[in-house]
Amino acid sequence: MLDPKSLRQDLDALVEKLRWRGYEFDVEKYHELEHRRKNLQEQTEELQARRNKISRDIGIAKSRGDDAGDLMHEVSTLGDDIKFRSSALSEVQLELQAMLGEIPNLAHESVPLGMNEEGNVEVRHWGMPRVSDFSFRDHVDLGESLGMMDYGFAGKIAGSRFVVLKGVLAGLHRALAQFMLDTHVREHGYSETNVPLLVNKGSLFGTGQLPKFEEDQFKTSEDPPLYLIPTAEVPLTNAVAGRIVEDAELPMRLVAHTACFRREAGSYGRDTRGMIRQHQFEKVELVHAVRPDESYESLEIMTGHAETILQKLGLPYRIITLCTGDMGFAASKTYDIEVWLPSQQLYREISSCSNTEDFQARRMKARWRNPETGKPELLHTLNGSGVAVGRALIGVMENYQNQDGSIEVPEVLRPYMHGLTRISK
RNA sequence: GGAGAGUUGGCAGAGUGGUCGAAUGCGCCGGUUUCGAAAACCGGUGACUGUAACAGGUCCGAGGGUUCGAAUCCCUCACUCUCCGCCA
Repeated sequence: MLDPKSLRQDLDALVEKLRWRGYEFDVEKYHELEHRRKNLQEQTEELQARRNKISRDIGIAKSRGDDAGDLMHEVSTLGDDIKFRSSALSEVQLELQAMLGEIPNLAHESVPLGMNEEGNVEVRHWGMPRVSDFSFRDHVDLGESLGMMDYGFAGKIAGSRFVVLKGVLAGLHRALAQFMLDTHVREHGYSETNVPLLVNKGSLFGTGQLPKFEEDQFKTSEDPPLYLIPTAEVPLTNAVAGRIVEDAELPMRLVAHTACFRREAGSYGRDTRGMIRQHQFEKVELVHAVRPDESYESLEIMTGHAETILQKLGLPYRIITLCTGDMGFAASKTYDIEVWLPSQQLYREISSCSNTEDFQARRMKARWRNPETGKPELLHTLNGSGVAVGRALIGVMENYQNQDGSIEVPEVLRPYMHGLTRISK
């Protein structure tokens, strides 16, 4: 959520910035609501002030034993008026809130302008795409011929966009998650956190998935109204919701390995083959809650933590800065990390690290006590994948494949696989 | 699922209709003291909104109601805890 004050100041500049985010702000509607809000608020507060004063006088008169009949008569006429105006006021305020809740975050000044993914800019890359004299097979081909990846099984019990992993390939998947979690906890100083996979509306509003992206979520039931998490960003970031965090607790760095659930409502034709885009996938998620002046430094650090995983796995990747038009709703700045997939001869997203500045913090009322002022101020939150487990599995399978369809186990994963060095039939 | 207790400021915890936005303690900030620190003592210290600054308004889990006036009374809901039942 944007600062309501920023709308009252330089609205034109704001509208222009939002346009670069692909969002058209309804200026007319806003002005109309804001005008009504102001009037109603002034009127309501003035009436309340009168009521409060007279009521206090009544109390004083009564405690002295004086007759308060006149005062009581005077104030009795105010009640209905106050009730009427204040309910009108809260209606307008709700409308304004709803409007505000649907506005995406503003981009940081360092973010390239662009309307779609073509505006994204590569920052750096690591590792050399492998060359070989045989043609690379994709993960589906490899997995199925090993007899360890079963889409028929998954389709039968659940439907499309699911997969069943079997045998040591399932073990490799588990090893990847373990390895990532261990690295972040032991080497990067994160607090391991095990969280609910079902969350309430408030949590999804806090991180920005609701109300705008309801159709992307799996809602489980009406009573209680719970949603499957689309990412552990939701439960982890909400750790600071409604809190005033002491300075000493910052920076807060949390990591969780969870399943994630997405409807993929708007992506019917895309990535239908294999486990690139699934309704359920696993991810190791990183979340930072930091002092506002440290958030951009934190974004670099977090991205570095995700990169470390790929470097240790020996997977070539590149990092791009998303342009204004390609960023997610809550982000001020996002780096995507893309892993090299030899079968497709291109880089595919495996991690996305974002600084949301105070956008989520304002939605969830997450503050810290600034020791310089002694006052509570909104803190900054960041989230990033460190990294997507399923896509890392694809990366390993494709990059470590041999001509005979077997797969080398990356060095760092062997301790998690009882020393296994190669996956073959 | 059944029975009971609770939800108040950063934290703990008083407050059961009228100068209560709220005692007290802890914490925090400032001062005295000290070579310095601790202890002790003194003073300050909720949030949001609003204003040039005052003023004003809102907030005692959430939402309704009663009343001239609600943290306090009534209703609904949410959450937490204890006991019983069931259960991985």
